[in-house]
Parts: sequence; structure tokens; C-alpha cells
Amino acid sequence: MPELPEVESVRSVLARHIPGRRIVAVQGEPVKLRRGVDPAELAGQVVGRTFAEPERQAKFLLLPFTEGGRLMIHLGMTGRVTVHAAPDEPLAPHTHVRFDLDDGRQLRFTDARRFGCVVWLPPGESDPSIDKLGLDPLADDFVDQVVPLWKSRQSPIKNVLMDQSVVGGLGNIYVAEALFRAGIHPSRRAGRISAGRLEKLARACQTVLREAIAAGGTTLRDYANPEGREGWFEVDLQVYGREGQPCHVCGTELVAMVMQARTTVYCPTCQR
DNA sequence: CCAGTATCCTGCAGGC
DNA sequence: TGCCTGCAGGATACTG
Repeated sequence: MPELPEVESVRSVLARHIPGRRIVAVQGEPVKLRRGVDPAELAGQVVGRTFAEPERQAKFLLLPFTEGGRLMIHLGMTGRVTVHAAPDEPLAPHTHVRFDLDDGRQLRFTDARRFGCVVWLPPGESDPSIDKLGLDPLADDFVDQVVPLWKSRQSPIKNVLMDQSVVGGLGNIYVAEALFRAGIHPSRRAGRISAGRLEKLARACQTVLREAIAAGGTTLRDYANPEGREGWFEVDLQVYGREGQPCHVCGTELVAMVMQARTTVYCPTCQR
């Protein structure tokens, strides 16, 4: 499940491949992703444009063009962006959009569950999806900025962390890990946690994301980096996916609870 | 305004 | 062995 570190990994790989490359054609059939995509229509918008340096905002990949305009891509649950040496390489199932580049290579968007999107943003235009995004957890002033925001919320801290309009980029995996590292129970009301503990949580968010980026992104079954390598990097996950197993710190059996229809695993001893 | 829930979609694991 | 059920979950529209 791509969260911020996985998207950042995709961005950094694309940064080695696409800047300076011009799109010469777009292939694919119309498909209903999170938003409908029509490759023929997309062709009219991006053919002839040249990729500039790829960017990332939270979990959104932004691919600007030197001529103006940009592509906004979200990987959803199962989305992948891959670079292929030639357009005739075998197509993976659920490949929805293919961009032919002027050096003969092909950029592909694949997404089995179709929770992702590929959206054209015309020059000067933005999109509500990225406009609504909250704080950047990797920013230098993140800790100072986020504590008062969290303090004003009455929802369980886990739900607040998942809210992209508060902090952009965290998902179910890294939320669980950050809460464990900060020793905070997922269902504790955000506003009732002391400022000191919230600061610790903010730093834990930064640490866990930075470690994951350094490791190349946690690869579970749905993620591969854009070169198509199976980048099975391992990040040291303490709680995610470890329900019923002993806590690495105290040995207590880890517990799973469902919040907002999402499973959260935590240590009932270490997290209060 | 804020919080909580249903919905989209497919692959796969687990149970019988 | 094979089928069936349920779960995985990011964003968003909708309800309370």
C-alpha cells in the first residue's frame, strides 16, 4: 500500500528517467479509475510535452511539463508506475495507460483495484485533491505546526493521523508504527494527549517516514518501484501486520482493533 | 463545521 | 481439490 515513502521512492526513480523526455503518444482504453481516464483525450493534452522534474505532494505524484501543465497521479492501493525499455514489452494485467516517450521507452500506469488516478492539470490549474492536503510531515517546522492542530481535535488520534487534510502522506501502516513508537494508544482522543506526548508523536511520524524512505519504501505485495524491479525492501515494522505476535519491546501479545473500518495493531502495554 | 460510515475495486488467504 | 467468503484499504460522497 503506497504511502508517502513509497510514492517518494517512485518519484526519485522517475527523476532518473523522465526529465527531458517528450511524450509522443498515449495508449490505452477508457477506464473508470477513481476518476475516469480516457487515454485518447489525455493524448490531446500531453502529446508533445516534455517532462520536467517530478514532484510529490503527500501521496500524490505530480509530473510537470516544461511547456506547462502537469499530470497528477495517485497510486491508490495497487497502482504502479513503471518504465519500460520498449512499447512492445509484455503488458502486465490491469495496465490502463501507456505513455510513449521520444527515446523509445514507455511509461505505464497499472492498477488492479482502480483506486488510483491519472489526471491532467492544465497550466496554472490545481485540483481539490492536492489543495486540501494538510501539513508536510517532512517539513522542518512540522512538529511545532502540528501539535496545536492535533490539540484542537476530539477524534481518536489514529483517525486524526489518517486525515490527509491535517497531515498529508500518512497511511495505515506508518500511523500504526508512529503510534507504537510514541507509546500512544490509537483510540486516545487527540485533544486529551499532552503537548509533550504529541511532540514525541510528531517526531515519531518524521522518523518512521524518513527511515522508510531511506530503505526505499516498504514493499508489501502491491508495490514495485518504477523500474519494475521487485524492490522488496524491508522496513522494521513493529506492529503493522503482527497481530497476536509478541511486542518487540515488552513481549505482550499485540492486539488488533478496527477503527474507521481499518485494522490497527497496537501493544496494550506500551501504548496508553 | 466536524465526525463517522458506506462505497468503489480485485486478488488472495483461509475455511470447509 | 475447489469454491466461497471476507478482508485488504485511500479518498470521497454522504449522513448524522
